Amino acid sequence: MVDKREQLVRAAFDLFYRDGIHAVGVNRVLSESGIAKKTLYHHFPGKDDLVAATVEYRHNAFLLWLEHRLEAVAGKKAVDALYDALDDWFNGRDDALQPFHGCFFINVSAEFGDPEHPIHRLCAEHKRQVAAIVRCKLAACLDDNEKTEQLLEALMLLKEGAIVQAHVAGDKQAALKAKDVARMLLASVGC
Amino acid sequence: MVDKREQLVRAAFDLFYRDGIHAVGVNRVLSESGIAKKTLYHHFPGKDDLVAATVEYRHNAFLLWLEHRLEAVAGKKAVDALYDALDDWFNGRDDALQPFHGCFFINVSAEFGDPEHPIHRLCAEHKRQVAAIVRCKLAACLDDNEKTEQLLEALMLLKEGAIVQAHVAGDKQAALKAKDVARMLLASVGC
DNA sequence: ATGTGTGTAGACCGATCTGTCTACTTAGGG
DNA sequence: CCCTAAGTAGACAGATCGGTCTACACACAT
Repeated sequence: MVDKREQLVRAAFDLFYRDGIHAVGVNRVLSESGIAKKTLYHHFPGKDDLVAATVEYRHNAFLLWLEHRLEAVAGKKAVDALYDALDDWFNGRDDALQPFHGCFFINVSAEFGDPEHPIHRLCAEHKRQVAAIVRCKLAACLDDNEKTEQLLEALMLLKEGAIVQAHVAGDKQAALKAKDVARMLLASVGC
Repeated sequence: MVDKREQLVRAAFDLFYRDGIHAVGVNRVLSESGIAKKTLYHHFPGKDDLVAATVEYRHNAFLLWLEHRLEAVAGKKAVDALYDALDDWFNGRDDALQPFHGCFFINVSAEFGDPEHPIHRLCAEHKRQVAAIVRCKLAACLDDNEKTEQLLEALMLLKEGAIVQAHVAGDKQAALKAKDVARMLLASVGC
Protein backbone atom coordinates (compact mmCIF):
# COMPACT_ATOMS: atom_id res chain seq x y z
CA MET A 1 0.00 0.00 0.00
CA VAL A 2 2.92 2.32 0.80
CA ASP A 3 2.70 6.00 0.01
CA LYS A 4 0.00 6.77 -2.54
CA ARG A 5 1.00 10.40 -2.72
CA GLU A 6 4.51 9.55 -3.83
CA GLN A 7 3.21 7.00 -6.35
CA LEU A 8 1.08 9.75 -7.84
CA VAL A 9 3.95 12.21 -7.99
CA ARG A 10 6.30 9.69 -9.61
CA ALA A 11 3.76 8.68 -12.24
CA ALA A 12 2.87 12.32 -12.88
CA PHE A 13 6.51 13.29 -13.21
CA ASP A 14 7.22 10.54 -15.73
CA LEU A 15 4.31 11.65 -17.90
CA PHE A 16 4.86 15.40 -17.50
CA TYR A 17 8.56 15.06 -18.25
CA ARG A 18 7.97 13.01 -21.37
CA ASP A 19 4.92 14.73 -22.85
CA GLY A 20 4.56 18.09 -21.14
CA ILE A 21 2.14 19.19 -18.49
CA HIS A 22 -0.78 20.62 -20.42
CA ALA A 23 -0.68 17.65 -22.77
CA VAL A 24 -1.23 15.18 -19.92
CA GLY A 25 -4.59 15.00 -18.18
CA VAL A 26 -5.10 13.85 -14.62
CA ASN A 27 -7.00 10.83 -15.89
CA ARG A 28 -3.85 9.62 -17.59
CA VAL A 29 -1.86 10.07 -14.41
CA LEU A 30 -4.50 8.01 -12.61
CA SER A 31 -4.66 5.16 -15.11
CA GLU A 32 -0.85 5.06 -15.28
CA SER A 33 -0.48 4.94 -11.50
CA GLY A 34 -3.56 2.78 -10.89
CA ILE A 35 -4.79 5.15 -8.21
CA ALA A 36 -8.34 6.41 -7.73
CA LYS A 37 -9.29 9.96 -8.61
CA LYS A 38 -10.65 10.60 -5.14
CA THR A 39 -7.24 9.76 -3.68
CA LEU A 40 -5.55 12.31 -5.92
CA TYR A 41 -7.91 15.05 -4.83
CA HIS A 42 -7.49 13.92 -1.24
CA HIS A 43 -3.76 14.66 -1.42
CA PHE A 44 -3.84 17.65 -3.76
CA PRO A 45 -6.35 20.52 -4.03
CA GLY A 46 -5.93 20.56 -7.82
CA LYS A 47 -3.74 19.68 -10.76
CA ASP A 48 -1.47 22.67 -10.25
CA ASP A 49 -0.55 21.40 -6.79
CA LEU A 50 0.29 18.02 -8.25
CA VAL A 51 2.47 19.80 -10.80
CA ALA A 52 4.22 21.73 -8.04
CA ALA A 53 4.82 18.46 -6.20
CA THR A 54 6.41 16.91 -9.29
CA VAL A 55 8.69 19.92 -9.64
CA GLU A 56 9.77 19.58 -6.02
CA TYR A 57 10.19 15.83 -6.47
CA ARG A 58 12.48 16.33 -9.44
CA HIS A 59 14.26 19.14 -7.67
CA ASN A 60 15.19 16.86 -4.78
CA ALA A 61 16.12 13.97 -7.04
CA PHE A 62 18.29 16.16 -9.26
CA LEU A 63 20.10 17.84 -6.39
CA LEU A 64 20.75 14.50 -4.74
CA TRP A 65 22.13 13.14 -7.99
CA LEU A 66 24.31 16.18 -8.57
CA GLU A 67 25.70 16.15 -5.04
CA HIS A 68 26.50 12.48 -5.41
CA ARG A 69 28.30 13.07 -8.69
CA LEU A 70 30.32 15.91 -7.22
CA GLU A 71 31.09 14.44 -3.82
CA ALA A 72 34.72 14.06 -2.86
CA VAL A 73 35.90 16.35 -5.63
CA ALA A 74 36.48 20.09 -5.64
CA GLY A 75 37.95 22.84 -7.78
CA LYS A 76 39.04 21.82 -11.26
CA LYS A 77 38.03 18.20 -10.84
CA ALA A 78 34.54 19.23 -9.74
CA VAL A 79 34.08 21.15 -12.98
CA ASP A 80 35.12 18.11 -14.99
CA ALA A 81 32.80 15.98 -12.92
CA LEU A 82 29.91 18.38 -13.51
CA TYR A 83 30.06 18.21 -17.29
CA ASP A 84 30.85 14.49 -17.27
CA ALA A 85 27.71 14.02 -15.23
CA LEU A 86 25.71 16.03 -17.79
CA ASP A 87 27.25 13.95 -20.55
CA ASP A 88 26.15 10.73 -18.87
CA TRP A 89 22.67 12.18 -18.41
CA PHE A 90 22.29 13.26 -22.03
CA ASN A 91 23.44 9.86 -23.26
CA GLY A 92 21.38 7.76 -20.88
CA ARG A 93 24.35 6.32 -19.02
CA ASP A 94 23.03 7.21 -15.56
CA ASP A 95 20.13 5.27 -14.12
CA ALA A 96 19.49 7.80 -11.37
CA LEU A 97 17.88 10.18 -13.84
CA GLN A 98 15.12 9.31 -16.29
CA PRO A 99 15.92 9.10 -20.02
CA PHE A 100 16.86 12.57 -21.17
CA HIS A 101 14.03 14.82 -22.35
CA GLY A 102 15.70 18.13 -21.66
CA CYS A 103 15.69 19.93 -18.34
CA PHE A 104 12.34 19.49 -16.60
CA PHE A 105 12.58 22.96 -15.09
CA ILE A 106 13.26 24.64 -18.42
CA ASN A 107 10.36 22.68 -19.90
CA VAL A 108 8.01 23.61 -17.09
CA SER A 109 9.06 27.26 -17.32
CA ALA A 110 8.15 27.14 -20.99
CA GLU A 111 4.59 26.10 -20.10
CA PHE A 112 4.31 28.43 -17.10
CA GLY A 113 5.96 31.46 -18.63
CA ASP A 114 4.78 34.04 -16.13
CA PRO A 115 7.76 34.68 -13.80
CA GLU A 116 5.32 35.41 -10.96
CA HIS A 117 3.58 32.05 -11.22
CA PRO A 118 4.39 29.87 -8.18
CA ILE A 119 5.41 26.96 -10.38
CA HIS A 120 7.75 29.13 -12.44
CA ARG A 121 9.22 30.42 -9.20
CA LEU A 122 9.99 26.87 -8.08
CA CYS A 123 11.97 26.38 -11.28
CA ALA A 124 13.95 29.59 -10.70
CA GLU A 125 14.68 28.46 -7.16
CA HIS A 126 15.93 25.11 -8.43
CA LYS A 127 18.43 26.81 -10.70
CA ARG A 128 19.60 28.94 -7.81
CA GLN A 129 20.23 25.87 -5.64
CA VAL A 130 22.10 24.05 -8.39
CA ALA A 131 24.35 27.09 -8.72
CA ALA A 132 24.85 27.08 -4.95
CA ILE A 133 26.19 23.53 -5.05
CA VAL A 134 28.70 24.37 -7.74
CA ARG A 135 29.63 27.57 -5.93
CA CYS A 136 30.71 25.56 -2.90
CA LYS A 137 32.93 23.42 -5.09
CA LEU A 138 34.55 26.47 -6.66
CA ALA A 139 35.11 28.26 -3.38
CA ALA A 140 37.53 25.50 -2.41
CA CYS A 141 39.65 26.41 -5.42
CA LEU A 142 39.44 30.21 -5.64
CA ASP A 143 39.74 32.77 -2.90
CA ASP A 144 38.57 35.86 -4.78
CA ASN A 145 34.80 35.96 -4.28
CA GLU A 146 34.13 38.15 -7.26
CA LYS A 147 36.15 35.97 -9.61
CA THR A 148 34.43 32.91 -8.22
CA GLU A 149 31.03 34.40 -8.92
CA GLN A 150 31.95 35.36 -12.47
CA LEU A 151 33.33 31.93 -13.18
CA LEU A 152 30.26 30.31 -11.65
CA GLU A 153 27.95 32.31 -13.88
CA ALA A 154 29.96 31.34 -16.93
CA LEU A 155 29.77 27.67 -15.93
CA MET A 156 25.99 27.93 -15.46
CA LEU A 157 25.58 29.55 -18.88
CA LEU A 158 27.53 26.67 -20.41
CA LYS A 159 25.50 24.11 -18.46
CA GLU A 160 22.12 25.52 -19.56
CA GLY A 161 23.41 25.94 -23.08
CA ALA A 162 24.55 22.33 -23.20
CA ILE A 163 21.16 21.08 -21.99
CA VAL A 164 19.35 23.12 -24.63
CA GLN A 165 21.67 22.07 -27.43
CA ALA A 166 21.34 18.44 -26.41
CA HIS A 167 17.56 18.57 -26.33
CA VAL A 168 16.52 21.02 -29.06
CA ALA A 169 19.26 20.38 -31.59
CA GLY A 170 19.90 16.79 -30.48
CA ASP A 171 23.61 17.42 -29.97
CA LYS A 172 24.47 14.76 -27.41
CA GLN A 173 28.11 15.89 -27.38
CA ALA A 174 27.14 19.30 -26.03
CA ALA A 175 28.30 18.55 -22.48
CA LEU A 176 31.79 17.64 -23.64
CA LYS A 177 32.00 20.82 -25.68
CA ALA A 178 30.93 22.78 -22.63
CA LYS A 179 33.58 21.00 -20.61
CA ASP A 180 36.30 22.09 -23.03
CA VAL A 181 35.22 25.71 -22.72
CA ALA A 182 34.94 25.44 -18.95
CA ARG A 183 38.47 24.05 -18.73
CA MET A 184 39.77 26.97 -20.74
CA LEU A 185 38.03 29.42 -18.42
CA LEU A 186 39.45 27.65 -15.37
CA ALA A 187 42.94 27.82 -16.80
CA SER A 188 42.57 31.52 -17.51
CA VAL A 189 41.92 32.24 -13.85
CA GLY A 190 44.77 29.96 -12.84
CA CYS A 191 42.97 27.13 -11.13
CA MET B 1 -9.23 41.98 -46.78
CA VAL B 2 -5.50 41.30 -46.90
CA ASP B 3 -4.03 37.96 -45.97
CA LYS B 4 -6.20 36.03 -43.52
CA ARG B 5 -3.64 33.27 -43.25
CA GLU B 6 -0.98 35.62 -42.00
CA GLN B 7 -3.39 37.26 -39.59
CA LEU B 8 -4.09 33.84 -38.14
CA VAL B 9 -0.42 32.97 -37.84
CA ARG B 10 0.43 36.27 -36.17
CA ALA B 11 -2.39 35.98 -33.64
CA ALA B 12 -1.53 32.34 -33.00
CA PHE B 13 2.13 33.14 -32.49
CA ASP B 14 1.39 35.89 -29.98
CA LEU B 15 -0.78 33.56 -27.93
CA PHE B 16 1.44 30.49 -28.25
CA TYR B 17 4.54 32.46 -27.33
CA ARG B 18 2.95 33.99 -24.27
CA ASP B 19 0.97 31.06 -22.89
CA GLY B 20 2.25 27.94 -24.58
CA ILE B 21 0.73 25.85 -27.32
CA HIS B 22 -1.30 23.24 -25.49
CA ALA B 23 -2.67 25.91 -23.18
CA VAL B 24 -4.17 27.87 -26.09
CA GLY B 25 -7.15 26.49 -27.99
CA VAL B 26 -7.97 27.32 -31.58
CA ASN B 27 -11.11 29.12 -30.42
CA ARG B 28 -8.94 31.62 -28.58
CA VAL B 29 -6.83 32.16 -31.69
CA LEU B 30 -10.04 32.78 -33.62
CA SER B 31 -11.58 35.23 -31.18
CA GLU B 32 -8.26 37.07 -30.86
CA SER B 33 -7.83 37.37 -34.61
CA GLY B 34 -11.53 37.88 -35.37
CA ILE B 35 -11.43 35.23 -38.06
CA ALA B 36 -13.97 32.49 -38.66
CA LYS B 37 -13.23 28.90 -37.77
CA LYS B 38 -14.02 27.74 -41.29
CA THR B 39 -11.32 30.04 -42.62
CA LEU B 40 -8.73 28.55 -40.28
CA TYR B 41 -9.53 25.04 -41.43
CA HIS B 42 -9.54 26.26 -45.00
CA HIS B 43 -5.89 27.31 -44.67
CA PHE B 44 -4.67 24.60 -42.30
CA PRO B 45 -5.59 20.90 -42.09
CA GLY B 46 -5.36 21.03 -38.31
CA LYS B 47 -3.93 22.80 -35.29
CA ASP B 48 -0.52 21.18 -35.66
CA ASP B 49 -0.15 22.74 -39.09
CA LEU B 50 -1.00 26.14 -37.64
CA VAL B 51 1.64 25.54 -34.99
CA ALA B 52 4.19 24.63 -37.65
CA ALA B 53 3.31 27.83 -39.49
CA THR B 54 3.87 29.92 -36.36
CA VAL B 55 7.25 28.28 -35.87
CA GLU B 56 8.22 29.12 -39.44
CA TYR B 57 6.86 32.64 -39.03
CA ARG B 58 8.98 33.22 -35.94
CA HIS B 59 11.94 31.54 -37.62
CA ASN B 60 11.83 34.02 -40.48
CA ALA B 61 11.26 37.01 -38.21
CA PHE B 62 14.08 36.03 -35.88
CA LEU B 63 16.57 35.39 -38.65
CA LEU B 64 15.71 38.67 -40.31
CA TRP B 65 16.16 40.48 -37.00
CA LEU B 66 19.46 38.77 -36.29
CA GLU B 67 20.84 39.45 -39.74
CA HIS B 68 19.87 43.08 -39.39
CA ARG B 69 21.57 43.36 -36.01
CA LEU B 70 24.74 41.76 -37.38
CA GLU B 71 24.90 43.46 -40.75
CA ALA B 72 28.00 45.48 -41.55
CA VAL B 73 29.96 43.95 -38.70
CA ALA B 74 32.20 40.89 -38.61
CA GLY B 75 34.65 39.10 -36.39
CA LYS B 76 35.03 40.47 -32.89
CA LYS B 77 32.47 43.21 -33.38
CA ALA B 78 29.90 40.73 -34.62
CA VAL B 79 30.24 38.77 -31.40
CA ASP B 80 29.67 41.93 -29.37
CA ALA B 81 26.72 42.78 -31.57
CA LEU B 82 25.24 39.31 -31.08
CA TYR B 83 25.13 39.50 -27.31
CA ASP B 84 24.13 43.17 -27.32
CA ALA B 85 21.20 42.16 -29.50
CA LEU B 86 20.25 39.45 -27.02
CA ASP B 87 20.54 41.97 -24.21
CA ASP B 88 18.15 44.34 -25.98
CA TRP B 89 15.76 41.47 -26.58
CA PHE B 90 15.77 40.30 -22.96
CA ASN B 91 15.18 43.83 -21.72
CA GLY B 92 12.48 44.78 -24.21
CA ARG B 93 14.53 47.42 -25.96
CA ASP B 94 13.93 46.07 -29.46
CA ASP B 95 10.52 46.49 -31.05
CA ALA B 96 11.23 44.00 -33.81
CA LEU B 97 10.79 41.11 -31.37
CA GLN B 98 7.84 40.58 -29.05
CA PRO B 99 8.30 41.11 -25.31
CA PHE B 100 10.65 38.44 -24.07
CA HIS B 101 9.11 35.13 -22.98
CA GLY B 102 12.15 32.95 -23.57
CA CYS B 103 13.10 31.39 -26.88
CA PHE B 104 9.99 30.27 -28.77
CA PHE B 105 11.87 27.31 -30.23
CA ILE B 106 13.09 26.10 -26.85
CA ASN B 107 9.56 26.49 -25.50
CA VAL B 108 8.01 24.61 -28.42
CA SER B 109 10.61 21.85 -28.10
CA ALA B 110 9.58 21.50 -24.46
CA GLU B 111 6.00 20.81 -25.53
CA PHE B 112 6.93 18.64 -28.50
CA GLY B 113 9.72 16.68 -26.87
CA ASP B 114 9.97 13.87 -29.39
CA PRO B 115 12.99 14.70 -31.59
CA GLU B 116 11.31 12.96 -34.52
CA HIS B 117 8.20 15.14 -34.38
CA PRO B 118 8.07 17.47 -37.41
CA ILE B 119 7.53 20.51 -35.19
CA HIS B 120 10.52 19.64 -33.01
CA ARG B 121 12.57 19.20 -36.16
CA LEU B 122 11.67 22.71 -37.28
CA CYS B 123 13.07 24.03 -34.02
CA ALA B 124 16.29 22.09 -34.46
CA GLU B 125 16.59 23.45 -37.99
CA HIS B 126 16.12 26.99 -36.70
CA LYS B 127 19.02 26.60 -34.29
CA ARG B 128 21.16 25.27 -37.12
CA GLN B 129 20.40 28.31 -39.27
CA VAL B 130 21.12 30.76 -36.47
CA ALA B 131 24.49 29.07 -36.01
CA ALA B 132 25.10 29.36 -39.75
CA ILE B 133 24.65 33.13 -39.63
CA VAL B 134 27.17 33.49 -36.81
CA ARG B 135 29.52 31.09 -38.55
CA CYS B 136 29.71 33.41 -41.55
CA LYS B 137 30.60 36.31 -39.30
CA LEU B 138 33.36 34.33 -37.61
CA ALA B 139 34.82 33.03 -40.85
CA ALA B 140 35.76 36.60 -41.74
CA CYS B 141 37.92 36.72 -38.64
CA LEU B 142 39.48 33.25 -38.37
CA ASP B 143 41.03 31.12 -41.05
CA ASP B 144 41.33 27.82 -39.20
CA ASN B 145 38.05 26.03 -39.87
CA GLU B 146 38.31 23.73 -36.91
CA LYS B 147 39.02 26.57 -34.50
CA THR B 148 36.13 28.53 -35.98
CA GLU B 149 33.77 25.62 -35.44
CA GLN B 150 34.88 25.16 -31.84
CA LEU B 151 34.48 28.84 -31.11
CA LEU B 152 31.10 28.89 -32.79
CA GLU B 153 29.88 26.03 -30.65
CA ALA B 154 31.07 27.79 -27.52
CA LEU B 155 29.25 30.97 -28.57
CA MET B 156 26.04 29.02 -29.20
CA LEU B 157 26.27 27.35 -25.79
CA LEU B 158 26.61 30.78 -24.21
CA LYS B 159 23.73 32.14 -26.26
CA GLU B 160 21.32 29.34 -25.31
CA GLY B 161 22.51 29.53 -21.73
CA ALA B 162 21.85 33.25 -21.59
CA ILE B 163 18.33 32.82 -22.97
CA VAL B 164 17.54 30.15 -20.39
CA GLN B 165 19.00 32.12 -17.49
CA ALA B 166 17.10 35.20 -18.57
CA HIS B 167 13.80 33.35 -18.81
CA VAL B 168 13.88 30.68 -16.11
CA ALA B 169 15.91 32.48 -13.46
CA GLY B 170 14.89 35.97 -14.59
CA ASP B 171 18.49 37.11 -14.94
CA LYS B 172 18.15 39.91 -17.47
CA GLN B 173 21.89 40.56 -17.34
CA ALA B 174 22.66 37.11 -18.69
CA ALA B 175 23.49 38.33 -22.18
CA LEU B 176 26.13 40.73 -20.88
CA LYS B 177 27.68 37.98 -18.80
CA ALA B 178 27.75 35.78 -21.87
CA LYS B 179 29.39 38.61 -23.79
CA ASP B 180 32.19 38.84 -21.25
CA VAL B 181 32.91 35.15 -21.56
CA ALA B 182 32.70 35.30 -25.34
CA ARG B 183 35.22 38.14 -25.42
CA MET B 184 37.61 36.11 -23.33
CA LEU B 185 37.29 33.18 -25.69
CA LEU B 186 37.87 35.43 -28.68
CA ALA B 187 40.98 36.87 -27.08
CA SER B 188 42.31 33.40 -26.35
CA VAL B 189 42.23 32.51 -30.06
CA GLY B 190 43.76 35.86 -30.92
CA CYS B 191 40.96 37.57 -32.76
C1' DA C 1 -18.19 -1.20 18.58
C1' DT C 2 -17.60 2.58 16.42
C1' DG C 3 -16.03 6.31 14.37
C1' DT C 4 -12.16 8.30 11.47
C1' DG C 5 -8.91 8.31 7.90
C1' DT C 6 -7.49 6.43 3.72
C1' DG C 7 -8.46 3.97 0.02
C1' DT C 8 -11.26 2.03 -4.64
C1' DA C 9 -14.43 2.31 -8.70
C1' DG C 10 -16.51 4.97 -11.48
C1' DA C 11 -20.70 7.88 -12.59
C1' DC C 12 -21.38 12.42 -13.30
C1' DC C 13 -20.91 17.73 -14.07
C1' DG C 14 -20.04 21.71 -16.84
C1' DA C 15 -16.50 23.48 -19.54
C1' DT C 16 -13.46 23.23 -23.23
C1' DC C 17 -11.05 20.80 -26.78
C1' DT C 18 -10.38 19.92 -32.08
C1' DG C 19 -12.75 19.60 -35.97
C1' DT C 20 -17.17 19.49 -39.22
C1' DC C 21 -21.05 21.35 -41.11
C1' DT C 22 -24.92 24.34 -42.85
C1' DA C 23 -26.42 28.62 -44.55
C1' DC C 24 -25.32 32.89 -46.10
C1' DT C 25 -22.23 36.82 -48.15
C1' DT C 26 -19.04 38.97 -51.06
C1' DA C 27 -15.72 39.81 -54.86
C1' DG C 28 -13.80 38.90 -59.32
C1' DG C 29 -13.17 36.61 -63.91
C1' DG C 30 -14.90 34.36 -68.07
C1' DC D 1 -24.72 36.80 -65.57
C1' DC D 2 -23.10 33.38 -63.15
C1' DC D 3 -19.70 30.37 -61.25
C1' DT D 4 -16.14 29.78 -58.04
C1' DA D 5 -13.15 30.94 -54.24
C1' DA D 6 -12.79 32.87 -49.90
C1' DG D 7 -15.01 34.71 -46.40
C1' DT D 8 -18.59 35.09 -41.98
C1' DA D 9 -21.38 33.31 -37.95
C1' DG D 10 -22.15 29.91 -35.29
C1' DA D 11 -24.48 25.36 -34.27
C1' DC D 12 -22.98 20.94 -33.61
C1' DA D 13 -20.37 16.45 -32.59
C1' DG D 14 -17.56 13.53 -29.93
C1' DA D 15 -13.80 13.46 -26.98
C1' DT D 16 -11.43 14.98 -23.10
C1' DC D 17 -10.63 18.33 -19.58
C1' DG D 18 -10.44 19.30 -14.25
C1' DG D 19 -13.07 18.37 -10.51
C1' DT D 20 -17.11 16.52 -7.43
C1' DC D 21 -19.72 13.05 -5.64
C1' DT D 22 -21.86 8.61 -4.05
C1' DA D 23 -21.26 4.10 -2.34
C1' DC D 24 -18.44 0.99 -0.51
C1' DA D 25 -14.16 -1.38 1.93
C1' DC D 26 -10.62 -1.84 5.17
C1' DA D 27 -7.55 -0.62 9.15
C1' DC D 28 -7.03 1.02 13.45
C1' DA D 29 -7.48 3.80 17.70
C1' DT D 30 -10.53 5.21 21.27
